[in-house]
Amino acid sequence: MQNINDKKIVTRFAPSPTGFMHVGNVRAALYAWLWTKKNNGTFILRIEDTDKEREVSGSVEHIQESLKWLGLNWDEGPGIGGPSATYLQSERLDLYKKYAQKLIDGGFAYTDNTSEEQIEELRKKAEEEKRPFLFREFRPQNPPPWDGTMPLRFKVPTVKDYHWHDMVFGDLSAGPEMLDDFILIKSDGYPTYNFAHIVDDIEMGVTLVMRGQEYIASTPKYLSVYGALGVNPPEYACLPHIMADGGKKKLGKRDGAKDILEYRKEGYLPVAMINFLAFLGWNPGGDKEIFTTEELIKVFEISKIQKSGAQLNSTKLDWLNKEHMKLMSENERNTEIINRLKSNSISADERFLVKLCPVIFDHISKWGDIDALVGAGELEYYFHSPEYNAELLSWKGSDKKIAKMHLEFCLSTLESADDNLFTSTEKIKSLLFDYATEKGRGEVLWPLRVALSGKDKSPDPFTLIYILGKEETASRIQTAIKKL
RNA sequence: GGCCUCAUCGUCUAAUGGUUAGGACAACGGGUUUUCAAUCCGUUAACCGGAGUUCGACUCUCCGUGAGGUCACCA
Repeated sequence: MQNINDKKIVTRFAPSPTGFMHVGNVRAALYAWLWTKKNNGTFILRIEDTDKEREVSGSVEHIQESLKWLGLNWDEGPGIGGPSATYLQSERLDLYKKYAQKLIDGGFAYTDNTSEEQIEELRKKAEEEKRPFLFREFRPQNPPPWDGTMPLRFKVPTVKDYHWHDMVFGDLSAGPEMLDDFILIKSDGYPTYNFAHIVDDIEMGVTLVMRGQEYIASTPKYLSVYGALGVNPPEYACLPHIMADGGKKKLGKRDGAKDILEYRKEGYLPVAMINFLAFLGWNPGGDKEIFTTEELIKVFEISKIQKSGAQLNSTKLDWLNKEHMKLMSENERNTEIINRLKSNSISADERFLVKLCPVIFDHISKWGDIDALVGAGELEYYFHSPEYNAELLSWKGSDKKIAKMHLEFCLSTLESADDNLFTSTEKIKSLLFDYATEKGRGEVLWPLRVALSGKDKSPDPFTLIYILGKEETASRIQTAIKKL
């Protein structure tokens, strides 16, 4: 698959290290990644750390770990390097200066010696007059040469309407009021995002810029800079925002957006997470919903990205995760479940735990649900004899003597049964099922199940017997009989 | 406020002028399970409103309405 110009596709994910990554950030990375994988392109990870005040230490590592968890490997970037190394903007300051000088030389940039107070005043005035504030209307008459201590501003060359194409939103346009003399280099020497990303995208050969739709409004500014630089702009694909679960507000850190690594902690599968994220605002058009990452790469199309923002739906994520868990081999699943049990300080004979795994699997949609199961004591009776409630033991209040009689029959049947009949639920069932059917399943099976679990809700008695084993089963039934 | 964008079941979406508007999640009901879970079957549920264009509009145009974005020495 190649694009129209037959040139290699280069995309980038360029987060700023201001904290953790949430679902919205990661989806942007995923789409860019899917598109490059599909087209055999290059996926660049670039860290936009030009705002030293908002930077949160550890974020760079956190971002990388998040991407690695999901398998979104980058071809160039931190830890790997590449032809444009380094990939940290704070280490590329000379480059931005070089480009800034180009703009100055071409008459496209000037020193802004206006005081912040003055700007503030002008801005207020514009607001009072209900018209947009445009710095270009107040350009200083004789700006001093730029010495790096004052901000450097872009000088909009031609004020006009802009029309451009976006791979998601289609044809877009903006009026001249969106064009203004914005700051290229701040007074602290760092470039603004508006400038740095353009320089880097040019230098790194980026052919497609994917980013949130909040950048649509400032695209004319960028186009104008590309024009001044005499460089063709890349293609654009803006992504709609993801809305918070249950609301219509843009997902953001302040409205409870979760760190993507939280999902790892809760035991979601990376492949399910990818599947879920991919379908949040995109779908390939068929009825198929469960996709492996490889399959997604094959069918991914930018043109099918939705234009409106999708709401996060964690219930659907749970469903999807379960579907992907079902796709795992039983061995893999058991290993995960047993590890999770162990991390909850549950230890028992390995063979016993393996028997227990399928039952646990039925009740969870992610590994972390096991924590809750353990915490609520739902698994207690597998490991310790339960307390018996004599009322519970008799079927819906029927005669305790009858319950006792049935239990005694079950006990003697099981005790006299051959050991190898305890190797499957089906075999155990064959021992007792006919009797239960004859006498009334409820009357027989209810007290039996309660005798084994002590609860009114549990798996069926045959499964319980299989898990507990012959000896423990007999011992529990005996105890229950004494209670009656 | 200026500018820009978006709009199908509760949610995620399919439909590219002609369908009984389809699927999935959720919800609800039922079968199977002694019970829970799982599973199977089924039900409820949507084209934001109004004008046009057209033989025919969810699909095209315009006007409303609603929602979102953006107007920083943040990205």
